[in-house]
Amino acid sequence: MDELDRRILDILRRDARTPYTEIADEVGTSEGTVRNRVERMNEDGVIERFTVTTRTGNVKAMIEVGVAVDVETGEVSERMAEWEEVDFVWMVSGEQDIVLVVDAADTRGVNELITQAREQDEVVSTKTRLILDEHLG
Amino acid sequence: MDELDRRILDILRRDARTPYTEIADEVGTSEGTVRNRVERMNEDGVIERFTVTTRTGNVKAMIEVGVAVDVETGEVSERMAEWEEVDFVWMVSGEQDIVLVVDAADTRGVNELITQAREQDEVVSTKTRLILDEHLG
DNA sequence: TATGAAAGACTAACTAA
DNA sequence: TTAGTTAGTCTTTCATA
Repeated sequence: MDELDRRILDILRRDARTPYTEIADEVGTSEGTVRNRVERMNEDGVIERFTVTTRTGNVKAMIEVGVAVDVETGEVSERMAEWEEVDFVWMVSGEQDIVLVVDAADTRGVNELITQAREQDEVVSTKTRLILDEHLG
Repeated sequence: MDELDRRILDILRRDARTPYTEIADEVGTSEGTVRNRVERMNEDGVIERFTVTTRTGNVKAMIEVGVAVDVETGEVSERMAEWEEVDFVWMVSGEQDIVLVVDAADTRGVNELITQAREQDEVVSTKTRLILDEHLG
């Protein structure tokens, strides 16, 4: 992981379909070098996977969830990650313990997820924020 | 968005570099159809972007940023989205106005981002939470 | 790093619903 | 008129030197 790797990664993060030849031009090296480095990062697990991000639903929100003190958050959050319309589940430090990032079809969908969260035995509080707009880094 | 689109998306989510010909075989259609549909989903914004997920940084965090009342959050957040190590910038409802989701090499990296945020003229407060663990939905 | 073969993607003309 | 197919061409990737 040197500066060159990082620059290649930055380009791939913005568009993972950028041809090796174009990346090579941009960072000032050869196509082969770029290819070898991407392959190596892939094998080493630096690159987890090539994927697409989708915007299926239209209402995004963060649902912050507090759980009882005697509860294992890992188990609860794994369960929540399986719910439809949930993009990420994060275990976080701070007032709340778990944050769900959700992408629902409408506000009713968000509301159903909040309800679903509150119905869990382990959950003692929720706090929701709508995501009004998003910029990708 | 029909069943075929969804099946194509599922394959791309798992590996965005799967050739169109291979996707076509798997879903039982022609290469051209797959390509047309991916292009259409791309234009329609169903597919936001082709990207890589990395395991480089190991310290993820949410930096919640409050800005002055007379400030246009869109402009500030667009600027922040360009910063290194910033994955998403969300404009949100609630106490704070902007949330940065960051993926830094270490806690020092997170701290530098917090400092950078606080140095902006428009920023009046920040509040940071470390993301301790993550599950993908 | 340079080159050529192989694989994949793109163009455009065509067909069917 | 729109979605799908296919053949030919161009681009990218990959192995070899």
